[in-house]
Amino acid sequence: MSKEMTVAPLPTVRRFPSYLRVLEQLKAEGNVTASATDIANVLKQKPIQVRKDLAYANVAGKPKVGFDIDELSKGLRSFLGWEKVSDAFLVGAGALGSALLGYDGFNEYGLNIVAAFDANPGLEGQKIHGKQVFPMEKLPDLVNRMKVKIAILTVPRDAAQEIADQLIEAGIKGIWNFAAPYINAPDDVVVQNENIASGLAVLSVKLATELDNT
Amino acid sequence: MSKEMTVAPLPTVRRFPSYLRVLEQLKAEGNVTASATDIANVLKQKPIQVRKDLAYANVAGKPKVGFDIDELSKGLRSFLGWEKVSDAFLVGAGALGSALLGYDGFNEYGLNIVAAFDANPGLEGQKIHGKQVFPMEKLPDLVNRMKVKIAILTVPRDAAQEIADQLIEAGIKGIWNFAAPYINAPDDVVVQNENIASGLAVLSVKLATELDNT
DNA sequence: TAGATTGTTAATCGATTAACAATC
DNA sequence: TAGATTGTTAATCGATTAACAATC
Repeated sequence: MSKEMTVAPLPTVRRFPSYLRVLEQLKAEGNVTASATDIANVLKQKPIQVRKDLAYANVAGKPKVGFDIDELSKGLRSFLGWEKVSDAFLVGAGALGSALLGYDGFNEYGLNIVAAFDANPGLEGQKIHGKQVFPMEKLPDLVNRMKVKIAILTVPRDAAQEIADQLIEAGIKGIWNFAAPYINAPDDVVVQNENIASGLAVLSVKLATELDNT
Repeated sequence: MSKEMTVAPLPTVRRFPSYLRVLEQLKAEGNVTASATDIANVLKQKPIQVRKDLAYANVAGKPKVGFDIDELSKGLRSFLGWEKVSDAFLVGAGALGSALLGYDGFNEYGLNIVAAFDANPGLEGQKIHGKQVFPMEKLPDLVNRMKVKIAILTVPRDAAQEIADQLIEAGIKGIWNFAAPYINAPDDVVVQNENIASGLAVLSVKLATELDNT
């Protein structure tokens, strides 16, 4: 029955963050309300798609006017669980890991990276973008004491599964995985796999067909 | 008719890179052939989906045996246009830009970042991960002289559209956009928008429903 | 009021999954 | 040979798009 709460197609969920962005922009431009059409125009999407998506935010719009921007933002954030910020650990402070540590937009996305971990002893005790780097050994204890549930995995590919196992063992319930195409985890652990190459593949194929057409 | 060449659903294209990864792994483990089922097992996907996807690679498999790993890799790479490596410029050498400059896996994905550009004069002439950083003013000339067609856009959000316009003006035909949720471009320019928040949104929603179930 | 926009139900489209004959 | 796997056609499923009444 809680299955019923899940709903909203995943493609819809993926689009929510950009709607939030656009709402922010429209607000900055001085608007108080925004219609599905307004949002669609900015993103060059179809109004009907945005309208259908927004229905999941459970916010009432006014015919002819649209939605109150603040209310709609709140509804979207609430749907995504981004009202209260969750703490996260970042594991693997290499190039990508450091970049993510330096990204200050996560707070807006309900995520607060509280510390980093790395196997490299040279990084121990250092700060990267203001975040303390701990040795891997400290992880289980800190997960426990700080009740952190989310980890961002940016270790080298070959270490990914092993470190993921450690994270799960330590009690992490959500892994945002940039390290490998797939990671094994028990059913009660959520793994979100990111693969930077997917987007590049799409770009490559589109470019090839575009160049063919000219 | 070149429209016919385009085919392969975009979701299929997005999955190709991970298939390549798995093939590499299976090869490293000493295998010469791999079946759709083998790949599916590693990625915990359905064999029928992998089989259907692989059909687009135009490589003949042998019943009971599967595919020759090298042949299949070649077929997938060829489909993606990753046989010949394309040069690319990276624009915006901040945290994320620097991380991408340091990622040495792009060559395998048919991409070679030849140089970076940044508006910050302090970076001018420096090298980041071995790549030279040029001031923005040099971009048009270098795009022209080096015949670069692809740009990776990692500038701050507010500058995204303006810089994209400059890139297009300079002759760039493909923009891999990490800077803003959407960028305006003429029809003959391909823009691939990446939004790191999309994956986080999915993770958040899955985590929330998972926690509800327990 | 007139008409743009919402909210919702129905139609369409495309991707995933199933089924199964061919075959190594 | 027996049976696992390919290649392909058909069935299903789910997301996108269309249609339209309600309404501010």
